[in-house]
Amino acid sequence: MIMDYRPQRIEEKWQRRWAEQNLNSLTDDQLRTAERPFYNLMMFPYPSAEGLHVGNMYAFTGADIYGRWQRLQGEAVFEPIGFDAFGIHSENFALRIGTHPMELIPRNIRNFTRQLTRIGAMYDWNHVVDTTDPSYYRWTQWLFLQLYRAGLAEKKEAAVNWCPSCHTVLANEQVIAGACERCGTTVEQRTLSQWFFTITKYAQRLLDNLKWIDWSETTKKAQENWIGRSEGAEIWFEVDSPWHADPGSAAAVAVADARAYHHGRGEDDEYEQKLQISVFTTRPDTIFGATFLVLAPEHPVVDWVTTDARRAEVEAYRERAAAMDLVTRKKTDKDKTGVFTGAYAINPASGTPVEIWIADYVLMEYGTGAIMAVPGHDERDFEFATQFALPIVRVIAGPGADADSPLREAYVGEGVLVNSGEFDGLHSGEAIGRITDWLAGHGVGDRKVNYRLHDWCISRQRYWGPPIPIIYCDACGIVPVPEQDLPVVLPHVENYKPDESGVSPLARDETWYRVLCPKCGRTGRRETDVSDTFLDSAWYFLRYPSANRDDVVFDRELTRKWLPVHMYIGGNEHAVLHLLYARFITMVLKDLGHIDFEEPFRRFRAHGLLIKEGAKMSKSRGNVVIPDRYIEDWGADTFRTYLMFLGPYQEGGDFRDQGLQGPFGFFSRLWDAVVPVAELGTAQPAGSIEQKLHATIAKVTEDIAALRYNTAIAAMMEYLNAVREGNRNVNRAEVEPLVVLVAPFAPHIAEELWELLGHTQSIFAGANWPSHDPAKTMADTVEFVVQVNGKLRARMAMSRGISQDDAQAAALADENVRKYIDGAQVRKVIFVPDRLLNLVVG
RNA sequence: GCCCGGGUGGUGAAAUGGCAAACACGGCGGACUCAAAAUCCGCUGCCGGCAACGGCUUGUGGGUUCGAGUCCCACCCCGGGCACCA
Repeated sequence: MIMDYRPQRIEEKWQRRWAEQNLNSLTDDQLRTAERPFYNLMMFPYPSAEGLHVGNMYAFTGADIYGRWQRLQGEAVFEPIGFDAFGIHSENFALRIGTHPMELIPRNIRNFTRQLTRIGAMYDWNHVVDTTDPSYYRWTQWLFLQLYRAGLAEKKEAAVNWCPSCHTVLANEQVIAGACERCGTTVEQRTLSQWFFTITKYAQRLLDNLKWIDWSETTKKAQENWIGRSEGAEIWFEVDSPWHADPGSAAAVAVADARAYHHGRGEDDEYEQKLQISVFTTRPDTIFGATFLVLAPEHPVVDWVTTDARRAEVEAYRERAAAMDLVTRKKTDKDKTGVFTGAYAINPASGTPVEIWIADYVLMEYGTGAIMAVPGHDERDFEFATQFALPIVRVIAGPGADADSPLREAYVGEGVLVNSGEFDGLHSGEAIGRITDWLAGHGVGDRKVNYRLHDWCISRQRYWGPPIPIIYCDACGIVPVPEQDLPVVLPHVENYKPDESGVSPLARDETWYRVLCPKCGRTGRRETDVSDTFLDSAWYFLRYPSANRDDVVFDRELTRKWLPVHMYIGGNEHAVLHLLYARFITMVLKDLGHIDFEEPFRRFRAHGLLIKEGAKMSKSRGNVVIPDRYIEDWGADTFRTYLMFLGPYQEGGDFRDQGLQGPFGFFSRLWDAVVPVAELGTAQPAGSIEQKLHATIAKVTEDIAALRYNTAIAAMMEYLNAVREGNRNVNRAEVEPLVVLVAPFAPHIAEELWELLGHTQSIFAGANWPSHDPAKTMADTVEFVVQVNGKLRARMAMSRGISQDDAQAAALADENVRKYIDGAQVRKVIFVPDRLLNLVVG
């Protein structure tokens, strides 16, 4: 009588043994001396109070299988885990339940640690990272100082996204369709002084490297779109109306400092000075159709050009736009609004005067904050021109159209230039370059590339984050905290609730922020904002190997050995946030000489999303899958394997409670097949079993490499079914390789069976991934298909490698085939060796 | 609107241009059982037929090919991301 498969008992036993014998961890010494290092990284979780989510577990299991597989192939696998525990999410939760985050987070981390152990992942508990630990965020602050010194951290007055519910500023990346990513509240505009990392300086490099890094295509595409490179031209329109600016006025300073909105400003006589308005366009070929200009309401030049008659209306419009929240402002389906400034500019190509308008559909943050409107060939401009009865001119003739064809809507396609002076007849594609050259030759334009990417605002007016290591001194200005004074420890502030003031709760603790200036020794004041959580997670992978080092941010030698990360697996929800910032920080560290690579992750693979019985999982629907319960009922091996079996890993899938039965039954049958070890014969696999074994090893190996876990599991099931068929005696050599194949998916049962098979070492230390002989993966006889005119008419067993003549003879001898040929002429024969014969008749 | 995915049995899903539906769930029938659960065996895309077998079938419509779920063109639907980005 054999014992039933009892996963809970086995799993407890092996989890204890792994921990006691440190089987999953590397010592610092092993890290230093490993010969075949493999850094297997997964996205570290935010330790929520709700506990480990099934989405976390899906991600971790897929990554763990890959790591365990690498280890069975002889790699020294480093698979660390940590906690991304700072941030608004934790803080808001702490506020809600009334527990201080300094109490709450360690509790959550303990709970997560328990759960992460229970799922059977191969985590290295010797190298754990916790972003809220001063020994970690000390280096986050160090990182800020490196960027500051390199001129990549700037303090800017900026209109920012303000979440009125969280009372904080959000990065553009954290604004989802105009709402706060965390709480869903509509985001407003506010102007605050903030720290920015100038990631835009790296836009082109971040884009260029996408061409060669080995990442999921979907993720690369998302980054490419986010960076949003546009090639076009900058064109200067001269203002043709009286204009004025007090050279000392705020507007004049803003314009002079910001960028080249104007050229050739004269000394004093304002009417003889030249004022030019710069616009960005991707369609310089349409310049003859630019019948008006539109400036963003915030554009500083508006102050200079607006006529007295129009000033009241313009100001009213600007005030309305400034008060409007960003969602409404950026709604594409609302009616176009705008007002005429009373001023005119000259179209530099046609020489025609054009009206200068302001409208909120032009955004200050993109391009130059001003556009040349070409209503004939741009949908938004067309709508605006129609609304305000502005002239619409056709300058591109598409197929079947000519210079006089009426435009009922904007024609945005390619075509031949018309109404464009000397450029008439040119194809629009060619005209882009020719007209840009012409404009450049006349000093009124130039080639220009724009990016949608914005600088990264890292300031947060909140409590739960690393304080930004800056001191403000009345005498010295901005003074970075000296590196030897790090960390700037986050004080325990009792009332950490944010308020309307827009100032961090740290500003309430005067004993904390009142410090002496490190430069001059006089009284200074600490920066009271903390940094964005995304900064914590932008470099954690660099810290893991050096997690136990207090003296350096990362050990140079260890970093060279283990990085870039060999395999990174995670969710695509981080395609443009975390993953872009991590690349940026890595590039900066390379440029500053701290590391010698500029891309942090050799390979990145995005896993898919889990849904539950056809619906998205959500707390409100009450269909969230809690791993603990399932693990308790079925065991971690079954749960892990089911998660991987329910669909292609990189596409996600549908979680159904009933589905767990499949993998559970598989393991039960595997158990029953292997446990009666005394009865196992010693004969080597032969015949169809041998062939099936080799094919299975090949299939499972290929599938794991490609993250096709679902079909790998199916192949193992098929093999076990074949071994069990006919109630025959099972031989050890038939099942021992299967136990190894199963190990990455179901490590506990694999360990137990491996031990029952007489091995004394852990399967992950003692076993080799089975190899296969390609020649043995194929059977001697093949099932051969005979078609007549492409329709299946017979299947016949034939020996491998049969010649076309022999196959054809056999086919023609078949009664059913003969019936369909029916004496007709065989005109053509298609022969696919060992597969198919198609007889074309008639 | 743009950029990614995806659309195949009752369900989750397989399928280098070459046997559509592997593997699994569920269902049905049987064995074991006093009975039930568990387990084991068989059947299970749809239509016709006692059967051999035949016809139909991968969102829709065209096309390429000896042969298309797979390639090409047009379109519809679902999921995700971006979006007055000039």
